[in-house]
Amino acid sequence: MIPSEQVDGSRPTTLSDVAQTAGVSVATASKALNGRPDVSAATRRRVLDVAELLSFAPNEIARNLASGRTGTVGLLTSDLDGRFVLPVLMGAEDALGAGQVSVLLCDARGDAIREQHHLRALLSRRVDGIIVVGASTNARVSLGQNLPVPVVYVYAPSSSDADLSLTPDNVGGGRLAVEHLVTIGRRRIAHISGDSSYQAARDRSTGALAALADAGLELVGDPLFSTWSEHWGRDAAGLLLSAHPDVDAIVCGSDQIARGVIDTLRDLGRTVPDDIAVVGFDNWEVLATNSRPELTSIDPNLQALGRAGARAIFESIDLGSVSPGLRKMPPRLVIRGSSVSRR
Amino acid sequence: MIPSEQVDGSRPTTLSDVAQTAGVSVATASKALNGRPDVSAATRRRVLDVAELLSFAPNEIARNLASGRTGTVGLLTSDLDGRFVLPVLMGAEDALGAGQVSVLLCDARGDAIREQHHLRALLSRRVDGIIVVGASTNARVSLGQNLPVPVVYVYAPSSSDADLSLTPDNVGGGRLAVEHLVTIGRRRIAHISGDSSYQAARDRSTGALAALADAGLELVGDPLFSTWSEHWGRDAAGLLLSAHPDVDAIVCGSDQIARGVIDTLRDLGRTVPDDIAVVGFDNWEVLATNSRPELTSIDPNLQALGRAGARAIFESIDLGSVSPGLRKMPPRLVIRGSSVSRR
DNA sequence: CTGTTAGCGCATTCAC
DNA sequence: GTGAATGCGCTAACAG
Repeated sequence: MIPSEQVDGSRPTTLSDVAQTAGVSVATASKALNGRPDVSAATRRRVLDVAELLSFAPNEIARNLASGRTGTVGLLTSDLDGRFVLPVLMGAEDALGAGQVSVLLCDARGDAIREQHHLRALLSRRVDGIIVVGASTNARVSLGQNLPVPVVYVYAPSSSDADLSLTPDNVGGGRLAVEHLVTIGRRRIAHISGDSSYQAARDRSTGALAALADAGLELVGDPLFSTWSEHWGRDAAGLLLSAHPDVDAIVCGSDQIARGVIDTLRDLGRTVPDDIAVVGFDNWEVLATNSRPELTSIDPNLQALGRAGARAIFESIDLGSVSPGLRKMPPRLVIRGSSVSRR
Repeated sequence: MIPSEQVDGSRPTTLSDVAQTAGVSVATASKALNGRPDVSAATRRRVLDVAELLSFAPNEIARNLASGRTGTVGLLTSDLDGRFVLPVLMGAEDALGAGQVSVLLCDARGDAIREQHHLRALLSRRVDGIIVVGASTNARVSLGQNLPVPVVYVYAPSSSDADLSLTPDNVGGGRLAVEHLVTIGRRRIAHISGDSSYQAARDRSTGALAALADAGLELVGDPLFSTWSEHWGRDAAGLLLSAHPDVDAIVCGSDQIARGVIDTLRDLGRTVPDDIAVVGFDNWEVLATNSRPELTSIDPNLQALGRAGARAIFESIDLGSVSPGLRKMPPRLVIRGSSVSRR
């Protein structure tokens, strides 16, 4: 329900309104409402009742001015339309919103100038902390170590290891994919990925190769790198199959690529997963669950990443600081029909 | 660059710091910095220089307390993961962020309790306005008309016409799709859409039928409604083609459905667009540009919707109020290879 | 336990 | 032109 104070269009009830009609001082009213111990049960009850009656809502602005903390954190993202920042953002909003803190959202649109602008705005608003969410897992420049509030970098790590960064473990993800395929008996495994200028592409590839080596296997052909698109997946699968018709599994650098790959495999009359198993990356639900068959994929756990980021901010506020460094968060394997046949 | 005040870890410079080192009173400093007329050019220069030197950043919190306006608007969304709210949100953030106002983001996760919680928080933070962004174009319950700040509903309209709502014109979108197909010479047009419990599905269908009637045509078969998925698109296309093998165009209720449809058409050996033209809805880039052929689609212009919403808030603040009602924003047609063959 | 006294940082009267 | 005084709504010492 909407507080009735607003119904009559008059100015919002203030603490002193409450105090006055409860017959106490503002100080006492404040203590009562904030659950401070040094108030008699009777007066507390009375103040609470009056506050309820007047549907008093404390002015956070004033409260902040007095207390020094604003109960807001800035969320500085560089690419709001990215499908990756979103889950992160949700996780953060989740962990923060559960408490009393609100989120100030800023989208720099990948523009450094705009980012500085937003940074200043956040600082002026005296946020208690800042979460920087990048659009790719490539490292980004630091906001600097001398900010008056804690900063944590999520998804895209800071290029400075004096900062705290949380990013998905892409190497581990690559391993996971191959280990799964080896487990289900595949031995002739190929790799099709996206733009090799992305750290993510290189890391996933590194992980996959490492896992292959551990299993005493070698990659079938060279890894194929190009763009993060279905088109490339389709083309690459064609290239791969004509060069190495005997592959029995393909690790893809993204779900988009995987969908393209599956598309071509069907066109070529190869069945997935019986003939060739396919593993995607990102676990992007819309893509993964709508393909035929549905996509086994590596889920980078972005929401957990966001939550961890928010928690790191809290820690940093409480403890005064937090140990910096790059923390890689473990991904998880989501098995669907493209690697294990289902009936 | 980061203000140097923060570099030395001390407390942020305040207005009185500036005043003091400039040798004036805080009042004068305030006037000088805010461009008020009653300050001599000389002192203004001096104050500005000092402020620059000390990299003074006014404490917005304090400024707000004194001025009454906070320069923040609340963005209350019910489904952050929705691919629809996002562009809206970007548009809003765009229009707002360009000025001096910041965005407080709240995600209610579709939970009414949580929404009330967030609403209170926003009100406590004394936001200047609230933009409510729903996850579908179905109407949603109003927050009430007696809030102390202007509210505008974007994407999902309010069920109360005492509120201002901005939503895409789905009827017009449906018309647009059919008109395009008629223009390129199609006459046997069918319609496959999503969940008919969605207003969007019904509206798009209504628009399509109206445009057909205007062209003196009838729909081939009944509209097929089910889920908003590729799976359904595939199945529906199969059903449709076996019942009406002679269709020459299919209007789809979403891009996902369109992709499924195209998939099946290829399986059945029908070519798109020469044999059968396909139009999607939403213009969801990742889906539309990665299909074979790329999808012609109706773009609901969500970002423009978000911008309009933000502007409405401004108006409402400036003018004291704004005329309520449901405003439908025109979509636009994006032509790609699924309706017009390209070489 | 309660009320009085001070600010938080700034904008805004008013005198000077 | 400038500065001293006042208050925004609240919290945080203190003193009773």
